[in-house]
Amino acid sequence: MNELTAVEVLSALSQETRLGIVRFLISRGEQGAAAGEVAAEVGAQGSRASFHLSYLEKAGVVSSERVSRKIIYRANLEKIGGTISFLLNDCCGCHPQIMACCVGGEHSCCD
Amino acid sequence: MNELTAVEVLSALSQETRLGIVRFLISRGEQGAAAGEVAAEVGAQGSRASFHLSYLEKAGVVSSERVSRKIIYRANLEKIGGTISFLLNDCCGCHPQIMACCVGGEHSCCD
DNA sequence: TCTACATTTCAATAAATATTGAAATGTTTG
DNA sequence: CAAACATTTCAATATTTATTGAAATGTAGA
Repeated sequence: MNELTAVEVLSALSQETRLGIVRFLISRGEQGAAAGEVAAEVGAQGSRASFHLSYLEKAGVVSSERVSRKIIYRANLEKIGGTISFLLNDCCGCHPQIMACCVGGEHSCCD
Repeated sequence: MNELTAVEVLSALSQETRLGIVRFLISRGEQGAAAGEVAAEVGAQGSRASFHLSYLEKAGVVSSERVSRKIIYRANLEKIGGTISFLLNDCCGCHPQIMACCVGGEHSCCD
């Protein structure tokens, strides 16, 4: 993961509707969700959801697979994890105060 | 940290020049850096750096303090850490594959 | 107070992003 | 093949973001 890729992913996540889509798809796990389901979940029109799903896919945050009439979208956990890793490591230099957020910090879920 | 705040921070980080500024300021620590130094570091004109520094400050990612003629900027580690924590916890539901990025994963710096 | 320094603000413009509804595309089933 | 279904693409438009150079603001020192 380089800085440019990270910027692309962060840009994809930095929009309310898209972050909502990603949260939903993560919750769905391997099963994923069809474009229409995603649209309904985030309360968006089909074309709008499609636009945001394309944006996310272009950034590698989600992947898609046609299954008969539907197109199933899934979150790309590796890409998302890789980006968080980039933020923690390359970008923030493993700064203790920032690392604290993931291990043993007030907001941690690692313990 | 709520979703809207997270989106604001992610948006601030999702731009090459701004991410460069944040990396530089994190490396500077408590000492921080003057606006002019920041501009020189990222190879930007004064007004351009000023624009991006304002954007970052509005999102709470950096703070500023006037010291005589200079204005010293510092990274707000709590905000950055809080946002990463949000991604790991609230957003990604502590998903093991994503958590792996920070503890014991291939890209980890926690070990 | 005049001048140099440090930074921001402003105006103009370009480019990217977001939204809507309609039309087009691809898929399945009767 | 025709009709229904699922999604995308397109056109039009609004908004936000990014960049540049010039002018304005604030601060310190001769």
